[in-house]
Amino acid sequence: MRSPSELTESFRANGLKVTPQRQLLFRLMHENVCHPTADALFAEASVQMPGISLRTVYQTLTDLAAMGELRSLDLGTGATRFDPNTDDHHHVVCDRCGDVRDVYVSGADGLPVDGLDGFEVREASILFKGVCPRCAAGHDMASPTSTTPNNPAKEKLS
Amino acid sequence: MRSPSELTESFRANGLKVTPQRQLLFRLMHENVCHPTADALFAEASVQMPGISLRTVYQTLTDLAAMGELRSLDLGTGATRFDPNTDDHHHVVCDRCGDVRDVYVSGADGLPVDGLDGFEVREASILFKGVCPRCAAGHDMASPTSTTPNNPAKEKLS
DNA sequence: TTGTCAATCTGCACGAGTTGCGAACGAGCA
DNA sequence: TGCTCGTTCGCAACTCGTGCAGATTGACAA
Repeated sequence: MRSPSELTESFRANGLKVTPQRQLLFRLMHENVCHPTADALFAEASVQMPGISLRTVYQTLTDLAAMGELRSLDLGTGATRFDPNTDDHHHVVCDRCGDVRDVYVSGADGLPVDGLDGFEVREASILFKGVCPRCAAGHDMASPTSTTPNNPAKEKLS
Repeated sequence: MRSPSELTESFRANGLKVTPQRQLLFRLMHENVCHPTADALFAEASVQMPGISLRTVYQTLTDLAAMGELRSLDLGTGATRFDPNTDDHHHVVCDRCGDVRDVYVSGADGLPVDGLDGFEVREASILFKGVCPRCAAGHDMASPTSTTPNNPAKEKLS
């Protein structure tokens, strides 16, 4: 997503008002790299602006997503997550702590897909699930030498 | 998933009781090919067994998923869907009607994935989103000749 | 600077989906 | 048949997200 000042300009240009609540959320999302939920962002925002409403956080995130400034993600972790990274990328989520990271899969274009018969595909997303290094080190000590079975740069897909 | 009689044996072998409710759900899921939600299955079940509880449907589906007899899917359509097909496959979902179909992607193994650094991947799923042929024909008449822009067998991934 | 007005914020209520709990029921076994 | 413990059922509660209405306030013109 673009910088807070660029977003401010963009909002004004679109006839939207720039409120302190929105500016705070612009900043928080712009600095953010961990795919927060609306609730997590609300908690962060509340520290800097006590009294801000969760409703406002939802509203602003929805607006930003509609403008294409961020992506809303349903990764099956319960709540929708918001990603300021609008590049063409995919995600890996930790089954234990819910941590989410961006991953980049190259060469996926043009793979043969069977069963689409007639479906007009507009979007394809790849979701990896597994255990993050921190959780693997902290809890899964059964196989400490095999937490990364494959070359990270050549991880097996599916 | 396996046949109702095989599931019955399997449940008994695992010390689980085989109730009429479970047998009904075994049958309904075994016949099913359309990834029903718990609520949809509850509706089907209620026809054949009025009085069955939604709670029981959830419980049985959860049990079957835990036993690996079916997969629970969060496709971002609101409710969890249950898939009796436990083959290695992926899904395409219609943005408009929510219809879900199985698709098979070959050659995805071994694609280079960047950014996993240390993540122990246990599962990778590909989700295609788009418009099904029926919705494309019924509502999206703007481009009637382009409902299938690419060769279905060579659909672009991402 | 002041006034106006519509957009925005807030708090609350509500709906969908799902799960926890406890009492009643019933499958399986001796 | 009778016992036992897993299962079912109904309800309450919970989470996530959205609709609504009144209060507030940003943006702009006078």
